[in-house]
Amino acid sequence: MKQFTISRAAKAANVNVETVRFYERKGLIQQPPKPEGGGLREYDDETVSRIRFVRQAQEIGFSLREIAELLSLRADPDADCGDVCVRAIDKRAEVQTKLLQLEQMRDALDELIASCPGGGDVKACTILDAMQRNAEIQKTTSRKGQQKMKTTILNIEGMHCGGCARSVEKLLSQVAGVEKADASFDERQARVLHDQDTASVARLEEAVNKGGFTAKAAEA
Amino acid sequence: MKQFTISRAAKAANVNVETVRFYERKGLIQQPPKPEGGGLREYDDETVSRIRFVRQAQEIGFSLREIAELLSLRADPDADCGDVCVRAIDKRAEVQTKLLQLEQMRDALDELIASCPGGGDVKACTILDAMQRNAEIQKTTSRKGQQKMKTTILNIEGMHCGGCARSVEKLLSQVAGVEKADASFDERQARVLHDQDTASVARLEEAVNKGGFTAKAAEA
DNA sequence: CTAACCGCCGTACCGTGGTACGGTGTCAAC
DNA sequence: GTTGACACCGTACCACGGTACGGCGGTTAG
Repeated sequence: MKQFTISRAAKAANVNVETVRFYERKGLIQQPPKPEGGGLREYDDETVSRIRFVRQAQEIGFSLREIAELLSLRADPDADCGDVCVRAIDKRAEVQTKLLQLEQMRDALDELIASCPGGGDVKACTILDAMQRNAEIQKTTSRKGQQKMKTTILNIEGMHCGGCARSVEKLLSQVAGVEKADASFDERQARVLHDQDTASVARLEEAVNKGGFTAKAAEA
Repeated sequence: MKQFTISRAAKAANVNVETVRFYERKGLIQQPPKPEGGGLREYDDETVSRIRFVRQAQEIGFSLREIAELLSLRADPDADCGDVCVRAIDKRAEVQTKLLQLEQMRDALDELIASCPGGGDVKACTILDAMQRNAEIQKTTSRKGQQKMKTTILNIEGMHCGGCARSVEKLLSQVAGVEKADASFDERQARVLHDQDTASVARLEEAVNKGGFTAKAAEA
């Protein structure tokens, strides 16, 4: 555990000293107590990591309030599963949405770059054109699948409460191609309406398993 | 081309009327001229798309200034290749960085979620722990590869100027596992120092091709 | 001993991205 | 032809995320 003064901690995290104090006031980091017998406060490297995390999370579009929420998520065994876990899953869904949007933008930029130096076809001329084209492509490819909607019942192990059931629903509804997901804690089951092409049963199971539960498709 | 009044346009883009005017002042969208003979300004659906794009780009962490830059990128054949194209590639690199950070965060959240309801192993307790663990995993897996660094020469078609060469360098240096990339417009070649495990020659070629050029590894 | 430097703290100020509001103008239906 | 509803425009105000600054104190090197 390395120790820093505030200015060294700020330098290590590549921010202004004032910013460190500002984060303290906002509760994003804790102000270390003054050592007994007087002297300077001692900052440890975990605090530095927290500051770095704050900056990184800001970069990708989170507000300080949201970052505080992210930082407060802790998987203590004694913390309430139906709370922390659900919040973590919510955040994950947000992150996933951002990821998709970013990917879309990257692809749009790629198309723009590709059509830059007189690339034979006319193609996209602006990023808006590119994104529109992408949207159309996504539409047509999804249409290709002819909507093979189906309801699958999954047996779920590892649910502890109704909150867990809601977690499972969230996990499932995040999977692309899932229209509707209902989970029942009492029955230890989830009912999922999904497109078989985009959301295979294996994908559903995987998503649930990633959330710390165990899913198996019920035999028909 | 549907026409809207400002309030209908705002509603269509899901923003406040004042916000539309604000974007006009900032130059993010153009204020349509008043029709001759008086009457109300008419907003078209392209403007609505622009507004939607602005909101989406904000979501993922771009400032209005940056969004203005994104919107001003246009792949006109008569625009300067060495300018627009390079800027587009810069933006792409930014987007890619954000993507990686978001992925890291998603993985960290996944780990957190997985360790939530008494998942046997101790694992990560906070998102910071999770990200640290991820970082370590990445380190060890990259160490596993024993740094198979190698220089590959690519023959590049489609470069029009020195700016294009710089574009190619940028494209290559974005690929994970690339240490160094030099492109020469005169020689129609690029020299790439890369880790064969993470950055295969195929990946290098693909990256360059995505940028609208054609790359083939030179025979040794 | 004292100058320089940092820590500490409060308050003031700043740029960004809007939102609110008040006054005037214009259209459209009753 | 009056009454809404909206357009138009300028200005004021707001929250967020900092940054700057001034004054006090403690330590440390010369």
